[in-house]
Amino acid sequence: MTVSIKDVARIAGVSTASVSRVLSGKPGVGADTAERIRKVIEEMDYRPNLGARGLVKRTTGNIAVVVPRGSFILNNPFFSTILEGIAKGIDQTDYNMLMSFTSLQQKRLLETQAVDGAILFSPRNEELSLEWLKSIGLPIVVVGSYLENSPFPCVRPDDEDGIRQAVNALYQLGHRNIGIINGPMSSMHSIRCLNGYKSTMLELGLDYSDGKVFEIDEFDVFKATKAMAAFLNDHRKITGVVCSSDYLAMGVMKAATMIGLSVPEDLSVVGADDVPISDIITPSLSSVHVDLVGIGRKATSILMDLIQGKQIRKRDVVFKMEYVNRATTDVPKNS
Amino acid sequence: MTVSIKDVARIAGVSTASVSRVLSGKPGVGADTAERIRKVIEEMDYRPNLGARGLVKRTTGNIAVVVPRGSFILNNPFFSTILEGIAKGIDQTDYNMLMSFTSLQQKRLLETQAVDGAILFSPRNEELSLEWLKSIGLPIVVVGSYLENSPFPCVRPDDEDGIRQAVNALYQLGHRNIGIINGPMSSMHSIRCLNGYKSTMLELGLDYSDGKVFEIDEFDVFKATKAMAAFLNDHRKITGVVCSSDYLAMGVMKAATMIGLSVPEDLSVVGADDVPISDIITPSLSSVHVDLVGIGRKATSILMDLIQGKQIRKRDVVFKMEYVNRATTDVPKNS
DNA sequence: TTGTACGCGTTATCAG
DNA sequence: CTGATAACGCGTACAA
Repeated sequence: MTVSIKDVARIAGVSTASVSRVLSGKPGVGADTAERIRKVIEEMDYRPNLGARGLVKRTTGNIAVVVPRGSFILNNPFFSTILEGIAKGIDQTDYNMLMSFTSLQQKRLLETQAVDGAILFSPRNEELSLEWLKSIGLPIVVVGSYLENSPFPCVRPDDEDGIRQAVNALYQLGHRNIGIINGPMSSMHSIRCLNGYKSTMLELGLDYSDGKVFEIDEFDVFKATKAMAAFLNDHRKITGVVCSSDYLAMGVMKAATMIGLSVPEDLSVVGADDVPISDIITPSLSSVHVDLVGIGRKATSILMDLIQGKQIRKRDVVFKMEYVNRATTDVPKNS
Repeated sequence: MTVSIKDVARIAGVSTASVSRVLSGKPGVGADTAERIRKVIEEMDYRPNLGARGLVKRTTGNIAVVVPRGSFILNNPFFSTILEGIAKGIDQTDYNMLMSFTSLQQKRLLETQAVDGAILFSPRNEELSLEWLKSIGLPIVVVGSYLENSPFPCVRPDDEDGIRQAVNALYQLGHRNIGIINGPMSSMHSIRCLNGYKSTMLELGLDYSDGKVFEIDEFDVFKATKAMAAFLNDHRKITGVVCSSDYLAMGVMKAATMIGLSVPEDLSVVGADDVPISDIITPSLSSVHVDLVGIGRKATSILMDLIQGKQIRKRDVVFKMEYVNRATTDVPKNS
């Protein structure tokens, strides 16, 4: 049904070699015959089969984007914003983006020579171990999350410093009882956030205890609000909280209103990453900005370099964060 | 570098045919040889080349998801939630999701036999005309948006009825000056929303004029807030607005606070689609719910049927909407 | 039960 | 400048 290069060659009265030549714009074909071939291609509406081409050229023209499995990841603005950056990066190239969502499918995707490279969000799961990833010998860039001595380049926010800035901002507003709402400790991001929080609290001479840190079990803000509300209710002394993500911060705002706390009057909230929507919601969310789109773009461009065999100078790229004060932060009530 | 079926055959001392047979689990190979082959496959860590397989089987194992070009689409919760549904649908299959973001790349993706089918969000642009889409003879399902006599099955919300319910809800609260915040008229969705709005206003015997409808030029909520604020400021009589999407509604909430209007005291706001985040924000957004995830799943399953050559009974699937009252709606101030 | 050989659509190498 | 033809990795009639 679909017209192949042979058909074109036959109709044009030439060999497939010549057709292939004009297709790839290579020299070695007469101007007149080239023109004739071009006309036949046009008339027959011939399009090369990318799969067949890939077979001989040993490239596929698409890169894998591996996001952690789990529901509603795509809805998480942290991911979707970085994804936007990746998309923008891919726009500049001739690559397509290939995604799969169960880890089994992701494994298959990476090992069946279906992609020329991969961008990983979080290489932390059973099927996709670092060992295994290294063994398949695919150009890989990790994005968004920190990895201990990763064999792959990482592009990520300076999350630890981000939390530091958040705590400091709250401190300067007068807060002394500062809590942290953190993601599950299975992720390095959460661990680093906790570290940044602890050390900053210590530096400031502030008291912190386990009573001030709340860790959601699974990364589902919607399910976590009730637990957060209970936590906030049990720790009324806390006047301000820093969160390891804007997404979590929005859950906290919800939780606060659930127990009759108003933001920022009764509770100051600071997010992290400064996702686009944070500026839209009311009250607009104070956060620690980082160029998430830039992170996605950078990851893509590094991957392109990797695919083209270039050597990467700086293996890791860390994007700096910067506190932006909006409407969810204020001086504590009784000050 | 990568091990092929030939290598396996050679090491196992059999023909490639036998290897292929055990690979596809087909009969006609002795239990002992099969076992030996399996062992060699395991030892050599052989993985079939999907591209080569696709060449002979004339399938690629991946489907295209075509989203409208334009920035920050992935961040739009309407899209990302449907995308979640598509992802969940794909989970059940052996397909991968292939995306590209510029319309030129999308065109190339669809015509180079790189996918077995496609899910389109909005087939409204220069390069991807309905004519052209039909001509490439690919199984296609349209999702999220209505299409006039579309040659492809559509899965979409009953947006017109949704707006109707929104207007009615506002009416029953006592609102008489009801406005609409709409997307660009280039999309059928906006047109249908406006229709639903107009007809309902008429049925209710309410006055509507162009002064009550605001249409954003481009679908970028972030840029549109200022214009919306100006509009709301010029039409202070309006006590309630319906929006063609939750995303827009959030922009309206922002715009309202910008000009000192508080929601819902001074202005009631109703969104559309009831995106997950709408329940999280404060005040939580009254909206017209529709199962966006279900829409994505349904689109995927229809596409699978199409790919398998099944005949589709109902060409179009319309998901019903249902008003859900939250915190952005109240009785109008002076009533 | 097993192997041979051809074809899938394309590119690349070599002759002419 | 042009055309056979051999790969690329795999599936599958067909023959043995």
